[in-house]
Amino acid sequence: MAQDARLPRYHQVRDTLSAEIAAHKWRPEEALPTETELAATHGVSIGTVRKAVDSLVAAGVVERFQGKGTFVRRPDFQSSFFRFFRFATVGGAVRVPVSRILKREVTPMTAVVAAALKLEVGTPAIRFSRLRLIDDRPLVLEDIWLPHDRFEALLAIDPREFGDLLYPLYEQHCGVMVASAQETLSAEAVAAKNARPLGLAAGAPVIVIERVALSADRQPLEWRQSRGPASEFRYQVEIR
Amino acid sequence: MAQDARLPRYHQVRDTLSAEIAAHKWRPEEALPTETELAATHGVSIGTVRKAVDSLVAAGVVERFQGKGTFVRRPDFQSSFFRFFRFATVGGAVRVPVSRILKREVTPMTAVVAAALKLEVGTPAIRFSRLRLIDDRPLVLEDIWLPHDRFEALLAIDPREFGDLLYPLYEQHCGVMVASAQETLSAEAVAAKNARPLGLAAGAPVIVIERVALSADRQPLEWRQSRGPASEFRYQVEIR
DNA sequence: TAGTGGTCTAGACCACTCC
DNA sequence: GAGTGGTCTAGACCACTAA
Repeated sequence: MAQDARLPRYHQVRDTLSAEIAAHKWRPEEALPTETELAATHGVSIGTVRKAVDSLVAAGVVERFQGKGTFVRRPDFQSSFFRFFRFATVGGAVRVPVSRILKREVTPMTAVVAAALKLEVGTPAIRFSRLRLIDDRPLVLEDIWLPHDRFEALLAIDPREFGDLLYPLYEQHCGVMVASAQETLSAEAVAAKNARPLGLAAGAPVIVIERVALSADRQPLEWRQSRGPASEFRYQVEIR
Repeated sequence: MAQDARLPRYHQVRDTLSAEIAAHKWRPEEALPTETELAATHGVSIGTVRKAVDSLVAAGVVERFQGKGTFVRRPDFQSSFFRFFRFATVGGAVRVPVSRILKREVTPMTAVVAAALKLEVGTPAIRFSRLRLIDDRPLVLEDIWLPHDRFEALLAIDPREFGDLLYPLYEQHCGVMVASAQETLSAEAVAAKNARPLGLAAGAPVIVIERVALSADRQPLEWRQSRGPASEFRYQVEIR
């Protein structure tokens, strides 16, 4: 954890905490030590700890509650999924789409993937092709790339036992926690090979979502590209 | 300037400064008093003044420069453009596109628009059709709806004199300031009537952005729907 | 060199939560 | 009542700007 002593101390404290959270020193929804304790362990004053924690709060990594403590936030990717696609959810019931792994392979990273994950082109990767369905209706086709070294444990598991969500799997088997994600949205006329699993005619408009999932200390963990029929898609944002 | 003594003192200081800036106590790009002076005049410590000024910086009202001072920001419509215009060209270049008003009319609001603006269906509206271009290449086709009463002043201006940005115009002529916006993103195969101004073949995939612009007190001000060729656009978001 | 904001200290008291 | 974060003090020294 090479710390640059030229950085302000609140910055160093923030980076240290950030790395510790990424390394699961505290589980999500677990309280951090009190500010007084953090001040003591880091050898700074309370004011400096507060400034460090302020920036973690701003980054959405932790939450503070007066009288209770400071807690590691559990990012809710389930809800992010639902933000992206509108389904015929009966009675507002929240349902996780069923996931089906179509393919798993170990393959060298392409230039695009390697750049996004900040690794060398050709670094070994685990690659999944995954289809997500609601009521047996195909909704999203996903192309998922993971650095082989960090996610090797996934190769020991039968993909049919993966379940419907990947991030809990990363956490349990690879000790890797996704804290945030950057997404880039675009659209295209769907190519024939992607049209088939989605049950679309070639050339139909699809939304393309490229996601880089990040750890709490902003290391890129996963690259994925998702495609879904434009007619099913809604995405809401507030700009301030 | 009714101050609520129950509010934190840094909050009161911020509100006071904010009101003084709004009342032009200091002109844009003029320096505020030093933090030491502000602490003395407000009867608080420097740390409290800093916290107040921090929030003004976060709100974009003032800028701080180490060794120089704290300065009132000149509202920069260029930057507001980039705040609200989330599209980037594929190359990543960011330039304000040229705007061309294709049509202006006064017409009753449709149900969709009225609902978004929280007004009655049929309320008189000013409606613009606008094309935005970069390098004479059509980039976005916009359908813009405004409540007639609040924006009547715009009818007195020749649309050819509108310039490339609308929000500064709202501010100058209608005293209305856009503070935030909610956007809903989707995609579709473009209809023939929208394809022509964009120079696209009918059925080509386009991104559709529906925006409701809000005032600082969250009153809906403007409804607009923008369409642009999917191939030209990237929309970036961070999920936390 | 004088003056500014940037960082930091080592506490204090208050508001709130939980027992 | 004990323990937490929220606010606030009254300074200090550092890094930077401008004359």
